Amino acid sequence: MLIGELARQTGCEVETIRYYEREGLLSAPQRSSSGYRRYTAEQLGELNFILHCRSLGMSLADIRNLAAFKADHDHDCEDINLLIDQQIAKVHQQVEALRLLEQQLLALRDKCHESHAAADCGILQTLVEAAEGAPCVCHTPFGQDNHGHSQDYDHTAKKNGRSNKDRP
Amino acid sequence: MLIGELARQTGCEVETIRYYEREGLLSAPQRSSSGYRRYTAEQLGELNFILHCRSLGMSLADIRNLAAFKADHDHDCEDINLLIDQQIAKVHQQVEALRLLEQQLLALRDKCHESHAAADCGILQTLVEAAEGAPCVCHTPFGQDNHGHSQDYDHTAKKNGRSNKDRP
DNA sequence: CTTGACCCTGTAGTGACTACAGGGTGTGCA
DNA sequence: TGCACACCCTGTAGTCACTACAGGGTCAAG
Repeated sequence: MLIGELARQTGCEVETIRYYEREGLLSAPQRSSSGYRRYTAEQLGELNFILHCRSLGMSLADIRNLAAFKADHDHDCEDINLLIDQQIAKVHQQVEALRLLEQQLLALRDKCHESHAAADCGILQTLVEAAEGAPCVCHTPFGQDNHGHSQDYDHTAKKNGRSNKDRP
Repeated sequence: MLIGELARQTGCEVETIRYYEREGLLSAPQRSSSGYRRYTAEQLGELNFILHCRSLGMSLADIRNLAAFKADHDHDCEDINLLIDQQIAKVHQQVEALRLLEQQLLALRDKCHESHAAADCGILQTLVEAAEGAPCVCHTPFGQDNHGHSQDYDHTAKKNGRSNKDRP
């Protein structure tokens, strides 16, 4: 089948499918004489595997590793277990951080019940006073020793800059 | 104070401070004759405001809006409340999605208790069979009608491609 | 004068996509 | 046969919030 049909069957964007191929995640299909990609049922399964793992929040690198483990029948599955364990731990940490964040936001939200001018808004006042060093409801009630700016919300994927990849 | 001192006092990276200035989030400071940035205490407060909001998971765009509301004393705080409400709803959704994901991963993890060769690994078998259309423990026990690939894990910030920004 | 810490601008990269430019292919209809 | 439209292709660039680096300048202490 053509890439559009594969996209329809899997719910995955055409451009994402090409991206996965470029990233070496999905095997390159045969081409027609006009250069169109022609996918087999096996490759449909391949993509479904990838999408399934994506739906479980795994990174592309992890999925690549899993696929390698799958291809190597003699590989001990200890590594697979470890990979899933690490993913579970990561997600668990995210759940905890987000639940804390939710509580913090609700506490902040509670500072303003009615419509005011911005100058009188409890939310804004809290944020401004916190910026000036005052304690705030979004952070104080949880017994933290510091304001915890850098620990409160662990952004999902802290982006690093350049690697040495393809370095001249 | 110089940018390095500001970074030390706030726990924010020098490069991130410059980035916030470039993005128009933080006001540009005065410069010394050598071109070094010189920050005031007021700008320290400005940055703390930004960091505080970041710690609450707000996007830079939202923080920009909040700062604009703050500067406009006559602005009704209804928009501020709405912004915080939207943030609460977003975080809540993320919590729910991640909790579901955690359960899914635990169910999958439960398919393999001992060390096997990869060919016999319950986790891998589950993933492979799911890719072939079979029901799986990570998705089935929650009564979902479909495999839910595109809804299971809502990635934090789905990146869109090009906007028309700076379009010639 | 040298050294090391710090400063600057501009550019490029991270991860997982997503959009677009510019061009080619295939099919159905007038 | 020509046209219109849907689809295909490659290559490039952008999203978001950073993060890293190249190449060069400044400052202070030894």
